Parts: sequence; structure tokens; C-alpha cells
Amino acid sequence: MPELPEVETVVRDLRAAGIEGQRVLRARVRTADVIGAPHPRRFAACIAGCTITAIRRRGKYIVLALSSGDTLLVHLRMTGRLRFRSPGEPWAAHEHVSLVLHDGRELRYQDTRRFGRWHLLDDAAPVLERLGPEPLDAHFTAARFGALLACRTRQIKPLLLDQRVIAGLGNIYADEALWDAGLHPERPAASLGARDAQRLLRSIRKVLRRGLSGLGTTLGRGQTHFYSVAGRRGRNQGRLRVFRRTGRPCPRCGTPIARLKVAQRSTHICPRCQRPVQDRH
DNA sequence: GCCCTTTCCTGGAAGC
DNA sequence: TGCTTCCAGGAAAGGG
Repeated sequence: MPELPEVETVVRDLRAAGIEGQRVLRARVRTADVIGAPHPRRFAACIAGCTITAIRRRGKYIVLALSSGDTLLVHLRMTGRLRFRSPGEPWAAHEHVSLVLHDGRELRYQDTRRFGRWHLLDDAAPVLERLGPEPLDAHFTAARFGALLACRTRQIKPLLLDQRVIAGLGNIYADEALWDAGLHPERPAASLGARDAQRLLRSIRKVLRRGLSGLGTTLGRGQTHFYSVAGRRGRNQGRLRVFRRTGRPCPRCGTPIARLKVAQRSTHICPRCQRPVQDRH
């Protein structure tokens, strides 16, 4: 499940593999519905001959700037993966798009569940501007975060998963951050005080940086789990404190981790460290 | 505008 | 063992 640390790992891998400066000789689209815009034929026609001038991440989007002025947005959603293949290598299972590069490699997109989308846009700003602030951006202060929470009646966890509020968090890092901050996921956002907001932002940054340094989280094996461009598993799964650790002791107090549903999403908490309402007992 | 529910999709786990 | 059922997840659409 690629979230901010996993997408950033993919972007860094692609940059290290020399994607910037590569000219796309042609695009091959095997599964039309993976191309969100424009029509797959037009997509292939527009991208052919373009040079990839820069790659970056915004939220969970991979953002590729092209010499034509267009922007290619790739969202991996649940099971999307990018990898390099040798020229003309047959399609593997669940491979949907291929960019044939001028140095001979093919950048292939594989996505078992086909939730991911590619968008080729002349102006990506309307999509990217819908996203909330980057949690690791130094300009995003605790005061700004507190202000975002103060006017929301929603529960804090679904709010953290809302990309319009804050960009890049998914189920894993939201659970980890709430545990780290000692906050119950069902707390109404507006019930958090300034100090809670400050602590939560600090925890969000801590778990994201830990995920980044571990090159992402890979919870299982097989086609539905995260692998970087180099086909490498992440190492952060061994550092998770609550996510998918139901019944195992809380690293802080030893209480068994509980699993509950919050806004339809499986959620992992320590029932002792994360109380629904603040009490001092 | 905000919030909640539903939908998309398929491998793999769980249940019988 | 083999079959069926259900769950996992991010984001967008639709409804209140």
C-alpha cells in the first residue's frame, strides 16, 4: 500500500536509475482503463518523443514533467508498481502500461487490482492544488495543523486519511502516528487542543521519516504488496508499533493491541494509551 | 462546504 | 483438498 514513504522511495529509485533526461520513444497501453486521461490513443501519441525533464512526489502522486510542457501523474493506489524491463520483454501478468525509453529500457507499470491511474495533463495544478499540505514541509507548522483540525467535527483518523486535509498519509502511517501521539482515532478533530495538534504533527513526521529511512513498508509477499522499482522489499514493517499487530503487546504499556473499524477502515490501537476521551486515570 | 456511504478490483485468507 | 465467501485498501462520486 504505497503511502508517502513508499511513493517517495519509488521516486528516488527512478531518479537514481536515470529517468530524468530519458526520451520516451513510445508508450504501449495494454489496459485502457488504467489511463485516466486523455484517451489511451491520444495519451500514447502525446507522450511519444517527449523527454522526462524532472520527477518529484506530491502527496501520493508521482509527478513527471515532460519537455512538451505536459505533466504525467502516476498514482499507484493499492497495488501499482513500476519496474524496468529489457526491450521487447513479453508482458508479465497485470502489466498495463510501458514506456519505451531511448536508452533501450522499458518502464513497465504493473497493478494487480487496477486501482491505480495515469493522467497526462497540460496543467496538473488543479489536481495537485486539491491536495492538502505536505506533512514534512517545514512551512507546515503545528499552528496551521491545529487550525485545520479546529473547524472539523469529523473523527481524527478519517480526517488524516483525507488527502485534501493533509497529503500522503494512508492507513498504516495514520494508525502509527495516532498511537505515537496517544490519541484515539475516533476523537473529534476539533476536540484536540493546540498541544495535541503539536504532538500529533510531531508523531506524523516521526513515523513518516522512519518509513522513509526503512525504504517503505512491505507487509507480506506477492503481488499485492509494496516493492520498490529495484524489486526490493521495504524494511519498515519490523518497526511498526500497532498496525496489523492485533493481540500483541503495546510497546509502551504491554496492553494487547486492539483492532476496530473507524469510518469503514480497519484501525489498530492500544486501548490503554489511546483513550476515547481524555482522562487522567 | 462538510460528512458519510458506496463503488471500483482481485489475491489471499478464512470458513465450511 | 476444494469450494465459496469475505476482506483489504485510496480516492472519487453521490446523497444527506
